[in-house]
Amino acid sequence: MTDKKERILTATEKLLATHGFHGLSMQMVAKEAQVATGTIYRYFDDKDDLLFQLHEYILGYIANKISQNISDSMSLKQRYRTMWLNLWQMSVSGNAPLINQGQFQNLPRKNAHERKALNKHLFSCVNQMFDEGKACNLFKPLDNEILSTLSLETSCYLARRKINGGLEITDSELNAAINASWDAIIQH
Amino acid sequence: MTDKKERILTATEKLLATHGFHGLSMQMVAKEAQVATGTIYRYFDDKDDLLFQLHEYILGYIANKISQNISDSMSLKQRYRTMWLNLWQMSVSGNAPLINQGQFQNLPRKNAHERKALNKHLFSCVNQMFDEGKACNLFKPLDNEILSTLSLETSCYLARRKINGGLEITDSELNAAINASWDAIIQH
Amino acid sequence: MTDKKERILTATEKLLATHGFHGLSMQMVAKEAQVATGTIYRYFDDKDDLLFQLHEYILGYIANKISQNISDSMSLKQRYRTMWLNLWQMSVSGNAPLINQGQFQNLPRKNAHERKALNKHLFSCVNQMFDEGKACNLFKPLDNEILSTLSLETSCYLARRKINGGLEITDSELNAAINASWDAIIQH
Amino acid sequence: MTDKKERILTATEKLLATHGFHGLSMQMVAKEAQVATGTIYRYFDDKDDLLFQLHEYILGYIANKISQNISDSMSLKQRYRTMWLNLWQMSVSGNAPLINQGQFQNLPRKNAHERKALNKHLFSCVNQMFDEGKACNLFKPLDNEILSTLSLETSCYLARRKINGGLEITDSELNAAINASWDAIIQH
DNA sequence: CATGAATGAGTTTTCATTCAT
DNA sequence: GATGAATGAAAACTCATTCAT
Repeated sequence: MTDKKERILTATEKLLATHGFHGLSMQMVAKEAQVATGTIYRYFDDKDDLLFQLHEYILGYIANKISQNISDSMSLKQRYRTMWLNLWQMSVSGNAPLINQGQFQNLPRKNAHERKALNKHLFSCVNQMFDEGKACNLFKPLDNEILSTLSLETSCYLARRKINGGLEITDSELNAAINASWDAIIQH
Repeated sequence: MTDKKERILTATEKLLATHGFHGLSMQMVAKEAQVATGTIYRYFDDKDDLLFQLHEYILGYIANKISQNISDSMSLKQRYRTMWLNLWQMSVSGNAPLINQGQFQNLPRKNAHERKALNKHLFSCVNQMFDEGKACNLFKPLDNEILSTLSLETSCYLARRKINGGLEITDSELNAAINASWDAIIQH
Repeated sequence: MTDKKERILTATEKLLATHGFHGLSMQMVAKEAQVATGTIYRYFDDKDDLLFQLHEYILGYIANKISQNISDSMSLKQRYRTMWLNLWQMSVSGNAPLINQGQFQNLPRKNAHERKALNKHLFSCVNQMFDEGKACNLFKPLDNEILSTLSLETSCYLARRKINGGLEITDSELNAAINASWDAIIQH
Repeated sequence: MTDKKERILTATEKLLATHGFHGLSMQMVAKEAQVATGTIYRYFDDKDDLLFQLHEYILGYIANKISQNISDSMSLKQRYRTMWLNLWQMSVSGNAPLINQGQFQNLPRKNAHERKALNKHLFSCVNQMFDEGKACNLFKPLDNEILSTLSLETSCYLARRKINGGLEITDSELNAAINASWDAIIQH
């Protein structure tokens, strides 16, 4: 990806996180990215396309982050814990500001079918974990999306609360939260 | 609250749900609310103020909805289940379209302290449930905000997935999801 | 004149002085005058009429002020000096804010002919002074308007400079200024 | 200064002269200047800024006009007369319509200090004349601002009366007025 | 390729005036 | 007479997009 294109995407994400959709102008993006306004239109058809491509860009970033330090030799619980913390770190550190903002889902997207296929591909390590867990009767026999929402994603939601200023959380509470979310999906 | 003010808030909410933030103009609001554009400015300082007050208005609506059909005589599990479904119904039916959308992140906000106080007051029935559950050692000894994020709120997150088009969910799956989220917060 | 009408005129003058034409709204006038907006329209046809009547109101006020402590028995120089200081006091004290603002001449007016007749009537003591001075060859044989502009009115212009912040002036300088302006109209 | 910026300033001045502050809209300015409305906002923050910058622009114009055909070799009286008539011509011809109108009173201003410095620089030829006159005891020993108000500026005030419709003045009367204003500042 | 000034349709906001109470 | 909520036309201002350089 060109340097400029990447700068534009990064700038857009940053501005979206700080100013929200309401209040994102192409001139602001250009200024933040240190390019001319016209330059944006070399890489993106229009504003919608910029937002659309940003969505994919972020998705790729998250997929990459979530699977860091994961290997098949790790136990399911270890893998779960690592992914949960990967998400948490990313959310809390502000590296992917849009996830914790819940603004992410407002980006324009492909249709449901395409998205599912994309997710399956990008988040294969996550799906693999859920599939293995269900195969050995450790996990409840539910759709991966449901399992993910009930467990892994609580990581992002907690991070959002922390960042938005309401929640203070200690390391031991964080640990407890990971285990609690694990309890949601395992069989008892 | 004046008739007109309420009509403006309702109109705004409706338009926000159908068109999103991007396509919300004061003219549209005025037309939908059947008032003159200038009238909006009698009740709200500007567009931001309108959105901010809408936020509070909706919060009140949600608080009211969540506690419907709840009584102290019900068991904790029954209360939990009812609240979970109250949230789910509201989210899925589109009656409180904004709750799912994280659209309010960038509105001017009260500070964390004020917000916490407000939440405590509005969602007292929720807090009471968590407090009782912890008192009798049924629930894990965690902060109510954490417990809520891990359990009740999954209702909204699942609803969002459903609405956004990705997720189809049967009644029995829904039941399983409720129980799974309950598992997250009870002691095992 | 009704109490309310007077309050409206006074409020208008004050607001005009502080905010200028640009930035004078009927609602502001109503608020400042502590009447309802609609009330203004009981006493004035429309905004232009309000401004027009204000002009006459102020003119009357000035005419009254300028002739205070003037009697025919005083010498011309004494009368001149007194009028000059009457104008100066009024301008500097902020009692007739519009004169020093130079905004006065922007108020809508009757046509030149009517105005001349009005001025002749209102400022008869001024005209009398100039006429007497010319009759005894003390003053230069010029039109009263010209004489007034060259002499008496410098009082207002100096006051304006003082109020606008640029000019500091001592009592003896003030005296010198009065005498200098007198020099402009007497024969040498 | 850019071509467009100058065109906007000129258009604004013209419209202000013909329609007054009351009837000056940004659309009109754009149309008169033959630019798009948005273009104005490239060069000026908002309407107030446009007016403020116009003020400075006109001040420069006046300073330039006032010193036309002035040379150090001319006698003080000649210089005075020339400047007086320069001002008169400019005021009467409507080339600097705003000078007479006191319309700038309510614009956001520099503070008194800055303004004084600016004036000293712009109107150096005026100040030089007054300084020389005082040095050789021809003029009264008063502050230049006072001298100017009592003498030179009567040119503008008379012009204003003429333009506003009240005053007709012949060439010989004009001459007499110049000499009369000169009398105000010289020692007798 | 990159620029950024220019565009003008579309937005937010104001405000003179009316009118039911 | 007095009120002030309501109006809506007209104003100020924004911003996605284009295009000459």
